[in-house]
Amino acid sequence: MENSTSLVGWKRSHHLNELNISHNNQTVILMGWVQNRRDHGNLIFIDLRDREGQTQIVLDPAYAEEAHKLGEGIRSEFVLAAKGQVRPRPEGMINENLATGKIEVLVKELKILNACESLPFQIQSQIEAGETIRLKHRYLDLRRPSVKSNIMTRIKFVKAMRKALEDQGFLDIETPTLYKSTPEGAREFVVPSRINPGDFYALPQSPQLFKQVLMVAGFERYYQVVKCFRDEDLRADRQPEFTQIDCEMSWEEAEGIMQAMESAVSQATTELTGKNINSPFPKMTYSEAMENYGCDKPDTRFDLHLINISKIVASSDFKVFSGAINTGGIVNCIRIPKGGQFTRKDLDELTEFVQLHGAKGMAWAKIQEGEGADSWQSPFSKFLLDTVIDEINQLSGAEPGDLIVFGAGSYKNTKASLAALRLKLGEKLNLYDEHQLNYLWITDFPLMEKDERGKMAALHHPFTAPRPDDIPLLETDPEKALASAFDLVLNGNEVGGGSVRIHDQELQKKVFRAIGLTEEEAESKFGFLLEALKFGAPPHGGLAFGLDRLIMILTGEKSIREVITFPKTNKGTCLMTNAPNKVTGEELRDLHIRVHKLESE
RNA sequence: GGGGGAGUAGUUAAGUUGGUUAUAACGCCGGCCUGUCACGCCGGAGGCCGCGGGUUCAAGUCCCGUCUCUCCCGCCA
Repeated sequence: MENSTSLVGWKRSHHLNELNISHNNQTVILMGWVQNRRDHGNLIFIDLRDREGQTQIVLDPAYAEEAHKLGEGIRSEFVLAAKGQVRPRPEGMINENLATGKIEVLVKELKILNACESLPFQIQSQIEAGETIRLKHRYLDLRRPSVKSNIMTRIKFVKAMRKALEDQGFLDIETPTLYKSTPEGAREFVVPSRINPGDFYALPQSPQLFKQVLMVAGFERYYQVVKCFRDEDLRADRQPEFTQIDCEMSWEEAEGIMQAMESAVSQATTELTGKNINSPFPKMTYSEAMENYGCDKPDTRFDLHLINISKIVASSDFKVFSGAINTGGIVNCIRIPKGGQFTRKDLDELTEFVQLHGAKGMAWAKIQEGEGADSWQSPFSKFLLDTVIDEINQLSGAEPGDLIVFGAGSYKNTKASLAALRLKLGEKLNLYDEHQLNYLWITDFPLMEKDERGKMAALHHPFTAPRPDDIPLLETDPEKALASAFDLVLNGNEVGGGSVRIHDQELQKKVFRAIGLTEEEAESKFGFLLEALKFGAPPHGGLAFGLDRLIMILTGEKSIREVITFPKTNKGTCLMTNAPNKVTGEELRDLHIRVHKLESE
């Protein structure tokens, strides 16, 4: 038998998850990788794996001598084609863990289509190699069933989303990737223009303005599964290029947009997980979320609310509290049921943790039987009146055995640190079901906020419409104006952001003015939008889903790198291709670019 | 830009107070084995202890620097 590595006339008949007892006696041709080889001296068993599954093939020298001879040289991840006959496994030899475990294929003819060197790591779900080596050999990593299944989940979800959106009349329309630089918000990736010396394109942070223009163009409903780019530092849930399912629709107010989006994402989630999810999704206003959870993306799978006690302790003798309030800050606390058992070490750890998130410290009180100061075992109970302590106990619902922790300071730091603490406690105390999926809408965001330099900036983006009632505030008290904006939150992660857009040119100009853009700046950055709005722009709005994060949560992964085929490292490099890299002087000359010599060179 | 963790065989890890030839599992190589399925049994090879410097009679271990991976803060309209 000639053992060519090409297929010459061989055609695969089945995937490796397909065969069962009903195929008994059929002659089949299988192709795949060697997951495992068990050589019994005479009989050789090979687990052959393809993208769908695994099937055991048997090499028996008594049946096919040549195939068996070839089998002796076969190693892990060799690529094989096997022609043979399906037969039931002998009594007691059934593998219940395998879809094809009731049968095996007795090989008549075998082809080694390719060999494989000894592997840098084993192709098994349960063996976790380091990330460096995994990313360097991502093609091997992707062979591992666990990683492959994440990618398959992603494909399935996107397919379901496309169907749900197209059923609602959304059209898949492409927008440019070479876009215009509009420095505002996230740092952009820029691309030099060879034909226009000194000019640059930017890669889009989102196709926001193009999709709005598509509404002006009359497409009415648009969607796109689209790459977006932000040149910011990476995180477990942030990559410099990421994918959005980007949607925009005309003739709808906030409610209609949310309904359409919720319907799509709940359908897709249900189809993917087979679980009944909590649609209609609950809604919570931004201010409620901040008040009770300290952040705009609360994980509602567990309680542990933040409790505002600013008023109660404003005039107390405890300087940490009264001082915070006198300087315009707040005092919040969290009641931790059964938290009284925390040791000094636990409390120190929690204190250190809140300090990482901007808090100055963490006050605490263990609750015991009694009233007033007697009910608290706490380093600072002596500074508080009995009535104050009773009031805090009552407001928080604290019972003996509980712990109350306190944060005091600026609004921002206190909320942020207690929000982080809340999440940590939720995890530490096992307060929620990991597999639960809690979608939640956050609504009524502020339209704009002051940044650290006191400059007004759009919270969402500057094309977000204010709530109609709040338009007059733009000129008097813009910080108070609320936006027709809404975020979709899943288990404490922002997985979508949307809004009604401004379709009125004058209103758009007003908003640009309110965030401090001069007419000239507005014109040079967004002139084309203002222009388009003059020509019959319909009311419209939309939302973009963060696909990577959604899939991360739906697969239960801790990092979006696990659901992206070729992710970048924390330094934005690709370990497989070694991007980014230097370009030649000639290329730079063509692009009219000179690179400063770095000191290290 | 800042803080934490990690880097030892192909891989994952152990390595005590600084002290003989740096361990183990899996993988790899060779041999045996007709019913295994993470097969089994016997044998073997495999090390720039990330890199550079320092302290010391002696460094995987201590100190300084540096690189890479990772988590977080800042940043992410």
